[in-house]
Formats: sequence, C-alpha cells, structure tokens
Amino acid sequence: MTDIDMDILEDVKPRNLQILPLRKLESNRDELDNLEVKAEPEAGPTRIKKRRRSKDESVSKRRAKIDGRIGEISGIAVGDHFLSRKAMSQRGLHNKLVAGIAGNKEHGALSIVVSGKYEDDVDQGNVIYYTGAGGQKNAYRQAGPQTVDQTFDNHSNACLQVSQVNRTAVRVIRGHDSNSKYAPGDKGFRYDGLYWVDDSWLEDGKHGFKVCKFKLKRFPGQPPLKVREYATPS
Amino acid sequence: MTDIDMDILEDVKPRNLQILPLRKLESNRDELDNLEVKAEPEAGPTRIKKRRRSKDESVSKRRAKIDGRIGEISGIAVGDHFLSRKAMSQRGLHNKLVAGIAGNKEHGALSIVVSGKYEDDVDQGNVIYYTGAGGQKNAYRQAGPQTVDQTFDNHSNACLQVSQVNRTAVRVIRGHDSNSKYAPGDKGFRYDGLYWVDDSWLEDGKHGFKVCKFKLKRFPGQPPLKVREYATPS
DNA sequence: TCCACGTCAG
DNA sequence: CTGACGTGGA
Repeated sequence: MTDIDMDILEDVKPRNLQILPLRKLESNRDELDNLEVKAEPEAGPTRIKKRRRSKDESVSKRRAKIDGRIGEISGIAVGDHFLSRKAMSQRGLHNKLVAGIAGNKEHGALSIVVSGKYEDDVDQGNVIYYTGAGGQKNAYRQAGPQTVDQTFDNHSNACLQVSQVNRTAVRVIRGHDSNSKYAPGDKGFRYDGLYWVDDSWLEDGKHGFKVCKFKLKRFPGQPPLKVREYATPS
Repeated sequence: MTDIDMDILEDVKPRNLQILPLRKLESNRDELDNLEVKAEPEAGPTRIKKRRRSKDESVSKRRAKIDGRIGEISGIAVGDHFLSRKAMSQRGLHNKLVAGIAGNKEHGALSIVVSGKYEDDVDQGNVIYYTGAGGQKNAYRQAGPQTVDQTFDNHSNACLQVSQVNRTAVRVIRGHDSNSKYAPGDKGFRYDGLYWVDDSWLEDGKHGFKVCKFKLKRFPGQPPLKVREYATPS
C-alpha cells in the first residue's frame, strides 16, 4: 500500500464497490431443493457409470465459485428484511448458511451477521464492536462461550482484516435474536447497510480467552438505522 | 400388551397406518423463508409492544405441533427422490432437518434416514441394522465416531423401541452418501418404503462404546429396492 | 432449552 | 475436507 493509499483511508466513501459480478442465480434455487423426482414404475437395477471427475467438470465448478459481490446488492435496499439465512444467501446478500462472516481472503469480508450469539459483541448502531470467529472448539453447539483463544489466522478473521486494509465496504446484517436496541423487532434478519472496518485488535474476552475484535463504522449518507424501543416496565 | 397382541407380532402387515392427520402444509413454506420485506422509505423508531405470550398463542402453537403421520404419505411413492432434508420435511416425509430419527414417544418413530454417517450401520436392503442416536458428545460435527455409550433413554432411540413394541411402520429413507449398494446413485435422498423394527439391543460399537442397534425389516408387497451396481474396475 | 445421519462456500 | 452468529421439533 502506498502513502497515497494511506491518505485515502481518511476518505469516508467506500471503495471497490461492486467489482464482482452478482452470481447468476439459478432460477429459484429453492425449487431445486424441493424437487421431488417420482419413481419410475418398475426400475431395474440402476447402472451407474464409474465416477470420473472430468477436468471440464472441475473447471466449471471452480468458475461457479467466483461469487460474491462487494458493497450494495442490486435490488436490496437498506432496511430490507429477510426471514432466513437461506433467503439472504440466495439473494447474494450473505452467502453463508451458518457463518457470521462471508468473504474471501482476496477481496476481504463481504458481509457479516450481527446475531447476538457472541457475548463480547457491542452494538452501538453506527459503531459495532464485532467479535471474530473461532475459539469454541469444544462446544457442541456454536452458541457457547469461548474456550480457546481466537487468532487472526482464522479465515473469517483474516477476511475482515483484508477489508480493514483495503477499506472496502462490508454489508452488515442484524439478526432478531440480538438484544441490541438496533436488532430488528421482527423475526429474521435486516440488512442495515455498509460499514467499514476501522480497527482490529486482540483482547481478553469475557471468559478470559483472547478474542479478535473488529470496530466497524457505518458509512454516512445511508438511510437511518431503525431503533427498537422497549416498552417501559409497568 | 395382551397375549393376543403378542401373537399379532407375527403378522407381517403394518398396523396403525395413517392414524395421524397430515399436517396442513402452509401454502409453500419455502416462500415464507424467502420472503423479503422491503424497507419503508423513512421509518422512524419502531415501537415494539411489550412481549407477552398470550395463552391463545401457546395453545395454537401446541396444536400446530400435532404433526407427523405414521406410514405412507399421500402423494409420495416408494422410490421417490428428494434433493434435500428440507424438501422431505416440507412434504411430511421426515420432519427433521438434521436428525436421523423422526417421531415421538407416543406413536414411536415415524421415519429414519440411513445416511451412512454411522460406522456401525449395516444395510442389507430388506434388512437394516441401524445405529441409534447419541454417543458423540465431544464431537464438533455429527459425523465423528462414538465417544460415549449410547442408551435407550435417548429420545430417538426410545421412539424406535415404541415402534418395535407396537410393530408400527417406519418410513425408511436412504441418503446418497451411504456407501451401501442400496443407497441412491443420485445426490439426495430416496424414500424406500415401510419397515418395521424387528429387534433392538445394546452392543459394542466399532470404537468400543455401547451403541443401540435396531434391526429393521422391510414389509413385503412394496416395489423392489433399487440396487446400485458399481462399474467393474478396469 | 435441548438435540440432531445438514448444508454450502472456502 | 473443514468450519460455521442455523433451524425445527420434542
């Protein structure tokens, strides 16, 4: 990175938006999932050709993986609501069914989900202190507390650092289960616009193990965040 | 159970078929999943009523759970193929997204998936030696070997024993990933018809821990099983 | 709340 | 192959 690049870091506008083509969605992938193939009336033994992965096959598979898009997604507006991870994945908003951080090391993180599952998260709306991935090796389920140190070697965490260095836009999605006042009131997930990774560091998590922390800031000029107001206790 | 009931155990016809109503499928549940709610142009703070779960709500939720059907599913034939667990769940064939055994302790197991993930399984087509659930407490992913003893206290295993006692029909679904010659050649799952639980016992698994074993037999008079023929090595 | 023979991209 | 802030039913 040159000095000139360093100066640009103070510019508040996101760079490198939409440099990747949106995946061509197979016409409703869910229909594929739901596809049911009726049995042939009297099928004899099925003869299967010996599996041999042709080179063509592997090449086309690799091409199909050039996926993901940085920044805004055509047709999706800030504040749009989604009922499931799968729905967001199909639209190209966050192409992970479970993981909170989507992206690759080349282009950085593309999107994150703030779902309230990490005890060390702090959500201030325009500023988010986001906990990295990993550190729960012994937990049967993901939701558990940290049990080992996180590191920036972790793929997801490395992606966020690439975003930090390049100051690329990261889509932020908030999940309903978060107890933050910025979490959507309705079940599901809400796309809350573009943030950049302002800082990252290692700190002690609430359970004593190291966690990777990322400070994300929201790009200005976007529709304001919705705020959840709790009923006053009566 | 009376002595007369015991005699019936030798009868090969499934009993208690279709005693439960098929869940009224919400008109395409996946459409709900995919639903995207566009943001209102200039929404102010969202005011949320204080959450208070009404009794009506919990009652209607409980009624909705009276689900699942024993035996054949209307519209689904032996040999039908499904691309995903979700598709099978939606059709009421196997209403679990991950678990291999679906059912409840009252009516027993409704369906099982033979997916090749348990090392102690033996699939002989018309006879299946099926491994129970549990025993992988320390495994991060399900696929790992047994690490603790299984027991019949496990909910899923108890369900299969209820099916054994009542000799009710259990839908059997085979997954593509199984290396059995009876596994479907195409990716996904195949409904292979009705079996009954002929026997169950505790035995030493391949990794030395106790596993619950269930011997399932296929009811005669159903379309024959498809057999996968591997290409002869050349 | 808990469990569970998933699912997909890297 | 491995990881991951899911998802629904009991």
